[in-house]
Amino acid sequence: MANQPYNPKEIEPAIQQMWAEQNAFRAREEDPGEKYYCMSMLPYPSGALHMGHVRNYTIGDVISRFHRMNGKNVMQPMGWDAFGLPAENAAIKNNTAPAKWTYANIRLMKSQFKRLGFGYDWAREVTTCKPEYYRWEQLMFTRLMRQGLAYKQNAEVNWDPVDQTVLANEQVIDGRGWRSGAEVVRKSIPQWFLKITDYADELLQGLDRLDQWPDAVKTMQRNWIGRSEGIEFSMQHCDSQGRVASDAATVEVFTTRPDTAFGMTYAVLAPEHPLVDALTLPDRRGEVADFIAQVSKATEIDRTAAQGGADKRGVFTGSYLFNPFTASAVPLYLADYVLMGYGTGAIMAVPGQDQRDWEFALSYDLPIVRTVEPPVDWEGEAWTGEGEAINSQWLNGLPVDEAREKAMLWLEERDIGRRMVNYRLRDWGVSRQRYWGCPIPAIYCPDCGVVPVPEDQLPVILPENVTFMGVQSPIKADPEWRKTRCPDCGAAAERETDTFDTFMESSWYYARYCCPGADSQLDERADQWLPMDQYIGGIEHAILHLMYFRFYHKLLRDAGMVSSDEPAVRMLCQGMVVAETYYQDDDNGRRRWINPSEVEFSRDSKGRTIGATLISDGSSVSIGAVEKMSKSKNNGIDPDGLIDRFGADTVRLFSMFASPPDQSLEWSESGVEGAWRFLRRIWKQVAMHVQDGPFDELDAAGLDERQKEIRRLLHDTIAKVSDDMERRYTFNTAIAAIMELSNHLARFEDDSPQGHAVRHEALSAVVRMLAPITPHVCETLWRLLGATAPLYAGPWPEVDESARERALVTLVVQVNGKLRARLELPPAAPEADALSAALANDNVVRHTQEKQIRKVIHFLTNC
RNA sequence: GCCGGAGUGGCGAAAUUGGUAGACGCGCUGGAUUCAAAAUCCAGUUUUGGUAACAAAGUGUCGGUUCGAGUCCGACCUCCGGCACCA
Repeated sequence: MANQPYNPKEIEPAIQQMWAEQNAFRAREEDPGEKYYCMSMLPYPSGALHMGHVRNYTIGDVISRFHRMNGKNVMQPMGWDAFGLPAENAAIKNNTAPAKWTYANIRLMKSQFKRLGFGYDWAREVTTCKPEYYRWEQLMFTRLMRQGLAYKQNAEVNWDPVDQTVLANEQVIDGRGWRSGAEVVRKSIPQWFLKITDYADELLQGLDRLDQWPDAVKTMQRNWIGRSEGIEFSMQHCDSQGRVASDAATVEVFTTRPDTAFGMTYAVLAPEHPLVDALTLPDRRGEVADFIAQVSKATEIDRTAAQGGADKRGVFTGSYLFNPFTASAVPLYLADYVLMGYGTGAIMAVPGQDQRDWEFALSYDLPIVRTVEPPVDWEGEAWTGEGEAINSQWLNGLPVDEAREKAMLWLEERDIGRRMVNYRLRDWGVSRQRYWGCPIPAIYCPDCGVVPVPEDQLPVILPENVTFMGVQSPIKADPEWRKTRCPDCGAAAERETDTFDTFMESSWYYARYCCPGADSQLDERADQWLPMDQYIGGIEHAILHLMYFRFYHKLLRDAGMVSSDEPAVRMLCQGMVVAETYYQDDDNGRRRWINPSEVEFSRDSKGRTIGATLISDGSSVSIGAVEKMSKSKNNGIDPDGLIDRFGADTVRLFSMFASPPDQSLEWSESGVEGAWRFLRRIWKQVAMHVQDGPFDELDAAGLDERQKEIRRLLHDTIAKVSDDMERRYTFNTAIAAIMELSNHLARFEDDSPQGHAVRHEALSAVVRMLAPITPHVCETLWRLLGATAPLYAGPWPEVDESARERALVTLVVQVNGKLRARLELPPAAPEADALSAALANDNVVRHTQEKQIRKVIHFLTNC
């Protein structure tokens, strides 16, 4: 093999077969070594792998392989997030069943994973659409129902009146159904929720302890949870003169700024507020009803899109509320900018201190009173910053903090206010009115109401062999499927035909990986592996999935199934894979996007791109922006085609080399070729070295200077690469350091026995350091270097600290911060010697003459 | 609007704790090899001046702290991402 050229097509399948035969990536609970659980987010089986997958899973595989080589008991599992809408769409389009389409995709993608050489423990594979998986999710849900952590409530959905189905937000285009083109209406239907808000505080505080999670993710989650401390207080219905009747209705309002209450000039109810009817005067009913109709027609998106503008809309109810601070009446409005879902759905409006109230007050000609003194040069509208209280009687002169506290105490003493923490976070709606999902295990009995499906009747199985009639869910369309008996009274009853949000399945699969075949949701093996040491996935999941799975982990903990508080110790969010876009505009002004593989470039003598042409006919091509690889921009690259041309190792190497994992990776055809060249050079270096025959034992003490220099570089490199792989995750700089070492080795033309021994030590380390990234070629070269055991289990090269000692170090001399000289000195040289050597340097003399040396500063840098 | 992150050669990037800016790769230029090309190898490649040694400038803009700033501080510009009437 040593005299053959590098041929990945031959070696990659052979090495993959060797791993399979040796069960190389099987994780066993009883294996020695500290456990290391490394996991990448499971894919949705949408068809074929794209470059984003390749990048994501290469990162996970590199980290897993690094730790395995370092003696850890590594578990790296893989599975399929197999339920979801695309399967239904494909089924309708191709007239097939979603299950069939899904399983075919899984087969294809699994073969691609194997081709890429990912070291998964397939014995732990999870497929979320199989009853053996989702049955446990159903069981857990029935328990949560009994505990009140799962409940049913009306909520709004996008309803397509033609297709008679619910649409996801992304299926609503310009207010119309994506298939039917019908105008989508908002409809309130009963849906299941999980009480994630019960865990809001714990989810928020837990973030402080996740010190190995990206700050961006933690910040997004904090904002999403949106904790705010304030006070809820009662305002009584009164007449326009402030007279309160003995049986007056009471409106609760929530505010974080009770200190501004003296500036309240009106109050607002959300249009959906339950007291709207009671508090609307008869002569205002018509206008109020019109307003509510107008608001309810608008979708959620329309309603929120209005923000920032002055088009906040509302209507006067004719009623007044009593402001306890000023002891006077304020008019009560309905307005679209107050949301029923937050706080109490009612607010006190202070236009002087709140921009939204300011805009509304202007539109409806309501008075504005400032209660915090704005800065002298303030030219804006509502002032929301710090300042002294004004126009506020007994609060005047106090800063915001003190005024707020005093106002709260005042409300509490009078027993009209209660301190309150509100969250932006809402309970998690888990109902989907779709077919291809896990059936929600509930039964509706005319007498007993909602009843959880008893444990001995689980799982509720989703039929897989179905045909679609239009877009409606086959289990909703089937009059028989839903028929059942009430588990409590035995009467005829109906099943829930809604299915779970697919985020339910992805919220606990990481724990199920630990317990393949368990006859319960989890067993004692879960705690042996959890929490995960490393989780890897896209930043697009920063909020939803990464919040839900933290929540679900706490549910599992509180059900006694795991003992940790958080599912993942360290989180890595990889960046997007992007590529330049290319297009041609035709005569009708239509833009045709051209794949990068069809384009070639001309460059000027400095290497700047000056033009692009189509390879096929030489016509001129325009260069567009660098964007995420997508079908619509036709800038995607097919991983399979690349593996055919270069092999999996080159694809893996380039995706790790082009940028650090958390940044976006810009695709570059010539960059891939560079990676390919590097692997061929390494192959050649090892092959030529091996052809020189056996080598002498290394005598580290007896080496000449040049040999010592190579060994120093080698052990510096091992130290750097180890750190880059374990702590920093900067695989790009790890690869750069290995390339640098390889470049030096190429210039190290020492044929002596000790030169040969030094080269052998270095090449053996190079092959091992690259092994996590390009495992196939490294296994092969490792064997070529004389090893008999495979490389996947290590050993990782060790740093010989004594080899890193230097006879001379470079002393950098700066004069007034500018580099003026480099001196070679022994590291132990006394300071005085170093100073006099520096002062004797011609260049230093030139820049210090006619000047007085005022200060000498010593500083250390690495190397 | 609010909250994050980023801006460094022709390009992707590196510089880990305030201490040699541009490692490594791509591209480009020149050369070797070749009948020729591909492949490979060698040298050069921030800008300006200089054969060179070297000098000056240089990390989005303007200012500051420091012996010394890509890195810290202040103001601003641009781009990317998230949230978007949350009281």
